[in-house]
Amino acid sequence: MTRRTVEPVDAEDTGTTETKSARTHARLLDAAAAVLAEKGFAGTRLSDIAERAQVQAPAIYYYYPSREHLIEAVISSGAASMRAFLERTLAELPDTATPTDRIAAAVEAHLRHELELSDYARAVVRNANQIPEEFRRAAITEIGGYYEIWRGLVEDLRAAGQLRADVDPSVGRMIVLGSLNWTVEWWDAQRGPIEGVIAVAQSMVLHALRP
Amino acid sequence: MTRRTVEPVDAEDTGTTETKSARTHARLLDAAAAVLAEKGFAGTRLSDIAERAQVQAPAIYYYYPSREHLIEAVISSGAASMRAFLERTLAELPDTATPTDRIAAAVEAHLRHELELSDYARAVVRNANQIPEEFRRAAITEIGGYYEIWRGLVEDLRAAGQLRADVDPSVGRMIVLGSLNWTVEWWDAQRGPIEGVIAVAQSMVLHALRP
Amino acid sequence: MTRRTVEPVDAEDTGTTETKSARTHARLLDAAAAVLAEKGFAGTRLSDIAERAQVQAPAIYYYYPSREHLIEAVISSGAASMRAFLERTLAELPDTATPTDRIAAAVEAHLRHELELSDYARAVVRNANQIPEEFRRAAITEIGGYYEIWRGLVEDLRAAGQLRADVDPSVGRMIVLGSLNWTVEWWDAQRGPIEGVIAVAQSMVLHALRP
Amino acid sequence: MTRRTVEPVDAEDTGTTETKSARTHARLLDAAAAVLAEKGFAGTRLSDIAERAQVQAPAIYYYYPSREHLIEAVISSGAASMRAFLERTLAELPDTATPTDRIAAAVEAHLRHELELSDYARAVVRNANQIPEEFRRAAITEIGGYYEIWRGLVEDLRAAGQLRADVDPSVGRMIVLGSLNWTVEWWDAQRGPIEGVIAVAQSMVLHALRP
DNA sequence: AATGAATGAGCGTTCATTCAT
DNA sequence: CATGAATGAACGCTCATTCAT
Repeated sequence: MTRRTVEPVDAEDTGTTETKSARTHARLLDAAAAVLAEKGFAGTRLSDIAERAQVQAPAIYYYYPSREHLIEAVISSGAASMRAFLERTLAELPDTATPTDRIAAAVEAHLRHELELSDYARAVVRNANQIPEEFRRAAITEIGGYYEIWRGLVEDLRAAGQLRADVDPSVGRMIVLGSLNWTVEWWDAQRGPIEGVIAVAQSMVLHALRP
Repeated sequence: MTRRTVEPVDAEDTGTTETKSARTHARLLDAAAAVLAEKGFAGTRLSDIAERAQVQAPAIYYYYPSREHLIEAVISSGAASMRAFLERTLAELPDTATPTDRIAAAVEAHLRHELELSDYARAVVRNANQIPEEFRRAAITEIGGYYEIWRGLVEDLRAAGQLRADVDPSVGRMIVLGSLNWTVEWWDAQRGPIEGVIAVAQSMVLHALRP
Repeated sequence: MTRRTVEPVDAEDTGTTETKSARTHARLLDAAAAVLAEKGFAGTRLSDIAERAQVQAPAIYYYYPSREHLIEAVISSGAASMRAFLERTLAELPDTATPTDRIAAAVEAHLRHELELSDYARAVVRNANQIPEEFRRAAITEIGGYYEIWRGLVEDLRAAGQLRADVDPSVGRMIVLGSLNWTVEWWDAQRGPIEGVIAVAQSMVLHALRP
Repeated sequence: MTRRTVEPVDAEDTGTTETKSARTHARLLDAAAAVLAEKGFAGTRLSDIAERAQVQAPAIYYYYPSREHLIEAVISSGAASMRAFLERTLAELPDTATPTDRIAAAVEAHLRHELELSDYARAVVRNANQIPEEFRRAAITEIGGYYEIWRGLVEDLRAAGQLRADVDPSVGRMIVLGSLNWTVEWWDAQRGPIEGVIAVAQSMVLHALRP
């Protein structure tokens, strides 16, 4: 019995060679992410997770020693996934990409991952400060890493003389991230294609930061 | 048994002429707002509220028929309070205030109210989508009204030819509000004076929206 | 809400002035003692206790913070009661009572209390080594005190030259107490009057110890 | 699937010719006896037994249809073992052995078996009355037989005019057995050599019974 | 011969709620 | 006006047991 360590976004390439155990485990983690994203930390019931994963609640204890461990695994996995997705996106940019290009790409990555791809990311974002300290132990490095990347993006912009003087880098970064994070609260597919939101967000973020 | 309809921000000037009942009622609602703002909807326990209000839990039932009604009252009151605060702020602006001035004032009002003044506003903002539909019945008008004011602010900007063409008014408004709402997740007084955040936010919001 | 500190043997003199709470509390503790005496530590279910006390199981939590605390209270109370009963019995003996007289009286006190009077004593005796260390914290002093009294009784016998030379005082004491403790496993009222057992036990104990 | 009928005390000389199944079976029964002796009936978990026997819990069901049957087998086996051990001990005594000699030998056999040799005996003794009636069905004959032997020993003493008149044979027997049984609750090897306890017990028992 | 995977029953506990006082 | 006392529903979790492999 191994814990699922690959981030769920990659889960698509797991073929039919998966064992039954691995499949149940994945269903469980996915279900937990979905419930956590929807109901929030305190509202997340094991019975809801179990129902969604199509097992009985005690089956969870075959894979995780407690509710706490399961939630921690979701947050951990979600945070790692967000960071990996952003890192990969940035890595794929050509060397000629400017700080501005990179921020635009980061905005798109953040929104796509959060809105389109992953309950895990939504679980992380929506429960950011709702979850007790001890549930985040394992995720703190990842979350810190994610914020660090953004810090770097803003710093690069500043170094290139492209950050407006009246924007404190730290506050500016949080305001940008806030506007992106909050999209989970209002955007849904019926509101139109995600590309529309991405384009507006990119434009607004860059105008907000640059001279 | 009367519901408390005056918004809690004003509650401070309630003198000593209030009855004991009214005072307990106020303590209860304030306590509920504080707990709701901190713990979130599902994490809010009547016992926590009661403790904070210095009564026994069943006393709540003298003022509200259920947990649901109490929470609804907080959200309602919080939403009304946010709207009233914003309306008053805008009303106090001179007639010569431009759409830009008005948006800057609205940003400041939003942040001050949410960060500095009111657990009620924080309760509304943080639990925005976490609370089941039926808990918001009474608040929906107020919340709708609040959003409507912002819609007007953005529309005025657009009418004045000051809204950039690539900013969809509706999406733009939500992105701005998201960046403001999210401040409750990261700002705290130790991070420096609120005026710093307000200034940066105003600048970023206006640059994001205007040509 | 006060914990019941008087030992249950004395409970008989509580008149009708008792509050309802005190009566429920007493029923609960009595029920816990009875179940513990009968089913043993691991076999003691809160639901059994509740049923016997004629309340619903969660009512227990109005009086005790956990199963552990309730059981601890029974053991504590039981141990204190045994000790008090023995001390009182010995104190009531005339000053002219010999060490032999005192041991005979102690044997009777032990048996009467354990067999006739108190589920609490039976709960203590039968669960002596079955209960985890931490459940006995509060009772350890009392239990230690009880054993200490017996140590004194045997020592007095020895000092009076009435302890046979081949009886190690410590082992001898445990063998005597074992024979008394074990009566809870086999004696019941249908086997005849308790006085019969007491007489035989006294005779055997004294012949076992004395020259 | 065969039940293990040989008493466990003899189990040590089972050679390597035993099948793997028989060895697992033996480990299981031994583990059950150990856990039962230590934790008591209600505290005995199949998972503890399995761990001690180094198998997974469901493996137990290959050998026993239920927890009940396993425990019953331990008790049965333990009772049979006690009886056999006592019978053998008595049979090995010379024909010239007096009733007194035989009781002394029985005391030693009881203590050695219980304290030194067998978790099975300790499981029987400590759970004597803790185990529901139906778990003892199979053991009742053996236990009855064991008590019967002791009845005979006391009766022989009486017939030889060596039982004090004020000792009821039945009560006397239970008091003696109680003092011996209870040793499992307090004696441990660190308290000194078992021979010390045996000597004191023999002396006390005989002085308690004889004129 | 034994395990991995999962379940159903039940336990200790929490919590919103009731009701007599 | 508020509490003390108690309850019913539900939750997290444990455990004996099942069953395909």
